[in-house]
Amino acid sequence: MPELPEVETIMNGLKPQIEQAVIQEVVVRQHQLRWPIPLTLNHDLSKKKVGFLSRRGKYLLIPVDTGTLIIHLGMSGSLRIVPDKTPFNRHDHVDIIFSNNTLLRYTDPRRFGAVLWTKDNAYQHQLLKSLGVEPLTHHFTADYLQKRAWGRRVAIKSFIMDSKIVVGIGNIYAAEALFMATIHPTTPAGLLTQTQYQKLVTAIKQVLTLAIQQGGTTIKDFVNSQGKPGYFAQQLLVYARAGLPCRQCQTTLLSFQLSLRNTVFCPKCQPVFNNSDSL
DNA sequence: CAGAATACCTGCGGGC
DNA sequence: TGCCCGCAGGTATTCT
Repeated sequence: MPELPEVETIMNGLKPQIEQAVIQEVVVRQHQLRWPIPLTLNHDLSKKKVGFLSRRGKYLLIPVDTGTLIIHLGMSGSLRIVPDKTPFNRHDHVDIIFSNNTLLRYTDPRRFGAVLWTKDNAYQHQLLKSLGVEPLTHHFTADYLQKRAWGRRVAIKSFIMDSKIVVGIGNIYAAEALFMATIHPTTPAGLLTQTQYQKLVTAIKQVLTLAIQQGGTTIKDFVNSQGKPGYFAQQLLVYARAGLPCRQCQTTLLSFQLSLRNTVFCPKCQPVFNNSDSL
């Protein structure tokens, strides 16, 4: 799915289109996503003016004065502005129609995403309240990661993909950041040195920032709010490159399953960290 | 408690 | 050509 840079890209594209716009009607054709879409959505949102969009992790928040629409794109979701009265296809589950004739369409073939409504502070919502720090803020530091990792044997790749620790990092950017920081993906989180955590934090901030600048990563089907792909895929160092030469040292990149996720790394640039007696 | 497995759903590519 | 299998960018929940 869209990871943090992709959600950020979509949000930035939507801002000028729907902020301050008034919702006329919400049409839901398929309620069964990861959680059911509330039946009251049209009633809750009709005639309401959209405020300032924000993002928390991979959740997009669309506020109106009586509550907030919370959208997650799962693995295959997209959110696009399409011409008014565009015919809908099989996986076009939700249309939000604005009084200025803007049509915002939510599409999600795999239906792993979510469209939820809360009248309360969205940040206190069950799905958001336990989320970890935002990686692009000053709260995300080597010191923070190292403290949270103390005594833990979980693989560092799984650790940085854990949204209770830090949000927004999925399989693509986890692999990229670990390569940039020259850290082997299975290194127990509690064993990384302060220096390694410093390199990792720097790499994560760098790769996410770069990906946002490139409009996100399109491997297969990611498109922004205007239906255009992102360009970061061209700069991927390891993700989707198993069997190809490392861009740094030409060694053949390897892949293996880690917690059921495909994991690519360079065996030379990311050597196994061998100090398992310390835990 | 930590860590691993499982569940949700559809589309696609590869192998036969 | 068509069928079956495995895999895909996520994450809450269930299990051991």
